[in-house]
Amino acid sequence: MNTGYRIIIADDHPLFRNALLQAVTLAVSDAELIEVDTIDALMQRLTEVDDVDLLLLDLKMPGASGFSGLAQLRHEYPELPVVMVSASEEPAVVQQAMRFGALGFIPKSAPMPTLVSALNTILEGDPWFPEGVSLEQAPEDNIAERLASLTPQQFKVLIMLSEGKLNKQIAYELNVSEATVKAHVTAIFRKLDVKNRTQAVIALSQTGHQQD
DNA sequence: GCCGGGGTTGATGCGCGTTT
DNA sequence: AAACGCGCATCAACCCCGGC
Repeated sequence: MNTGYRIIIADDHPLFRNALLQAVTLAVSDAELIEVDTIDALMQRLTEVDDVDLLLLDLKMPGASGFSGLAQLRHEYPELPVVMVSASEEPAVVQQAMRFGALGFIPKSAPMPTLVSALNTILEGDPWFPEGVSLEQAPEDNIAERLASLTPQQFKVLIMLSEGKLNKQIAYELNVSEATVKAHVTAIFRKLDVKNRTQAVIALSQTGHQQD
């Protein structure tokens, strides 16, 4: 049994937040638990508290589609241990979480004992991912594979493309020049094997990363 | 023809792992 | 430890195209 951790649970679904809460309570005694239900609230909390030992982050949250939340977090808080929680168990999704630097990946379908042991493993500092998923994945040559090859920054850009934003707007939001955004966009095209932003957005939408 | 948006290319600097 | 290579992010200069 671990003790004395500060843990943030970020999930927009109250029922599942409770389930996670329960699992954490079983795995950790004397933990300080913080619950948030939006990305904005999460970001706000992160500016208020430090020394967060673990963040349980839902893959699909209001204010972030797909991995944009994780990408943003890794960018702003590289040291923060993040565990993805998701309804999806697709290997490509899990691998993407790995690529984005998640410490673990917990499927929502996992039974409570699994949840607890996963949490314990992660709190010990070891990664925990579902069975049968490894970094040396079987090459599947599908869109999900190609999406998984994007860097976090490129993924953020792609998310914003899917929101219909102009290069100029993306540049402003990422605090970089428009030229940089264009370079990212071109790199995304190359990795996704598409010719323009429209096709890139279509490719993204075909793998369940579409907007809420 | 000018302007604005999209897209391409080459250069630069950085971090990181590998080689020597 | 130094050199090296690699991927990434960043950027400017440039081209293409369509609307006004």
